[in-house]
Amino acid sequence: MVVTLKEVAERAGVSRSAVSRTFTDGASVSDKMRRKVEKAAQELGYSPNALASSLTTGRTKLIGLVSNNFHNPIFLEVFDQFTRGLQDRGLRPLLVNLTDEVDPANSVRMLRQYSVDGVVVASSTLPPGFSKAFRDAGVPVVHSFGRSSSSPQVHVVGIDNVECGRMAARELVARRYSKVAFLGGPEAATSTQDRHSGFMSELAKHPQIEVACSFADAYSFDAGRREMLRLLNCKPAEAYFCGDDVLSIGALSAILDSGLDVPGDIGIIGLNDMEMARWENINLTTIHQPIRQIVSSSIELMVATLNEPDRYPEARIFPCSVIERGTLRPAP
Amino acid sequence: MVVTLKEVAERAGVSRSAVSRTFTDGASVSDKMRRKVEKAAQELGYSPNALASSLTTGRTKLIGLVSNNFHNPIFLEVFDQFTRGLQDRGLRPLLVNLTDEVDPANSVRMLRQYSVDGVVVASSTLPPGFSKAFRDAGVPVVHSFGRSSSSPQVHVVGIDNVECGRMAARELVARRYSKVAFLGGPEAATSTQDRHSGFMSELAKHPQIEVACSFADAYSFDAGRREMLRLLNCKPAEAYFCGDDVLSIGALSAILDSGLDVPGDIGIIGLNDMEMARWENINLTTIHQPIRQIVSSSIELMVATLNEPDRYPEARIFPCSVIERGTLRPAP
DNA sequence: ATTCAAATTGCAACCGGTTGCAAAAATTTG
DNA sequence: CAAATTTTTGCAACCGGTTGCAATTTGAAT
Repeated sequence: MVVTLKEVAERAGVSRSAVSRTFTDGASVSDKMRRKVEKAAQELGYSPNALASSLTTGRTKLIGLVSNNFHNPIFLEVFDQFTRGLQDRGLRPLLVNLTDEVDPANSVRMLRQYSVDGVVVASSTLPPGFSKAFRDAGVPVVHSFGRSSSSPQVHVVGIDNVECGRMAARELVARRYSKVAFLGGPEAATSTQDRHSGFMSELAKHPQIEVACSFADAYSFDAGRREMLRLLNCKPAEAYFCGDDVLSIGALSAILDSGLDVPGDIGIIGLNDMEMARWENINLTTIHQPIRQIVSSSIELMVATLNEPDRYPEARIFPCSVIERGTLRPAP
Repeated sequence: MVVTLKEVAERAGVSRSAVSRTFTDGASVSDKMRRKVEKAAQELGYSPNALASSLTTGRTKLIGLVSNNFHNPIFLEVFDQFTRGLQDRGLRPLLVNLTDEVDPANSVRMLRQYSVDGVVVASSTLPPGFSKAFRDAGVPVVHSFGRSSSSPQVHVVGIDNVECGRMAARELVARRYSKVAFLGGPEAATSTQDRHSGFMSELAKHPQIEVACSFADAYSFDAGRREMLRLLNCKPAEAYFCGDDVLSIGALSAILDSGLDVPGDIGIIGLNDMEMARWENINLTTIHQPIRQIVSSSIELMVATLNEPDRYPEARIFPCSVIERGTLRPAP
């Protein structure tokens, strides 16, 4: 059924090496030979087996695309960008779903079995141990949306979550809220921790402002709604910095259902600027995370690392900015 | 860096075949041998190269997961289900993004290069030519969310879109709407066509009801909103059947922005029952499409077809049902 | 026309595994 | 205990390609 190099060689009346060479660029083949081979290949419908060639070249062009985040719509955009960007460079994403996976060793084994050329970890919640494990296995790694660091252990591309926390805090301060709170995602996620610490550190400069915080158990609508409903039962703050847009939207839904007004009674600022945030029936004020830039930079960094495996680890941090919409009251 | 079978054989003092056999189940190995080999493998951190073995076995355990739908949040759930389901069966999804791709031949070539064992097409908008092209290339194919048919050319798993159209129509009829319309997705998609024809055929039984229809150019929020804004400028219908939830939400946003009330002034019924549809600030009445069942059935069918490549093509159709929420007025 | 360097080609070994076959070892049977 | 079976093991060829090396061809220079 499937045509092999040998058959093409026979039909063209040349050696197998000749056929191989016409299909690997940079190899030495005369024009005459190339034409002969291409004709035969055409007639037979031949296309080289990438996996077989990987045996000798050591390159599969397979990239593990690892994530544990299949419930935040923003990741659909992330996957879209990654798959297209990788395809455009002749690389193939092998999708790995790490939801519920706790042992990096399993993932390492799996990715080794398929001898991926590199691994992109696309997650802000996967413990750093996973990236490290891939690196230790000798596989080039880029952690997208990972924790920014001044001494990164692996390549990291993303945002400065601490700074985002500060930015959100400054925004609330500027609008003269006197009682604010952080509604974070899973407490174990580095992104949550960093956003939290930035938020707190900025507010520490304003001791007259009352601060509270709590955590939803996932970056999801339901978790955000549930947590906000709980908060509304006690004494809610005047404004919340939610650790993620999807949390914000859940919180928003809880507030509106309680008959309160946004931003009249309670203000909300999110983070990510997902597509939905600008939908007119949501209209969320949020901090924009430059997804496309992060993804395309991650891909560039991966490609560079494939060509230079011992490349020194670096962190690439992209700036975020506040997108003002309708869920915070205006500054005076 | 990477440990091979030969090294394990040497360390264990046995032949390469012995090592190979301990790692392929069903092969003949004594307990003593197995222990010796496993010890050596353990010490060296060996795990077999799936790609190399695929050369002789003809099986890569790679499944092409092909889609062109990276803008409808429902597909994030679809990808989640597929990746987990495939992983659980020891299969690996190779993600292929066919956005903007028009020539099936390219995709076929690509999937052949990586010798995937099978292809799952997950899309309701990809032209049937793609599935056919994969089949003609001799690759087992399952088209999930494809067009249901009484004489399927390839395996199809999904819903009966014509029946869904009828169901939506019956729902509107029961609620005594006298002027209704279909707001479909891309006109070229078979899913749009079928939903449309079902809708029209049912309404043909009620000649006193006025019917209109129009099409958005994508299954997306923006397209739905844009089209509904246009419709509001003319003389809108009393109730709309939108070809998809995300379209419905876009339409909803346009209606609310125009100061009209839902369901007071205009009713909406969607299709899919995506997670967001039940969010309290959306609360969309819609037709539930059983995603999980479709995905898991697709995977089962794929696995079965891998074991029996000449399996006769079949269509697996799952029933849908109306989920009543808040965007249609109650029946009298 | 010769000489010499450069470009092209084929041979054969190799990548990391699997597997049919026959030899060797273990087990059962008489 | 020997013979007959069954199980286990290793050899060697093969899967579909790539690549170093030497032989051959081509082309330029003399």
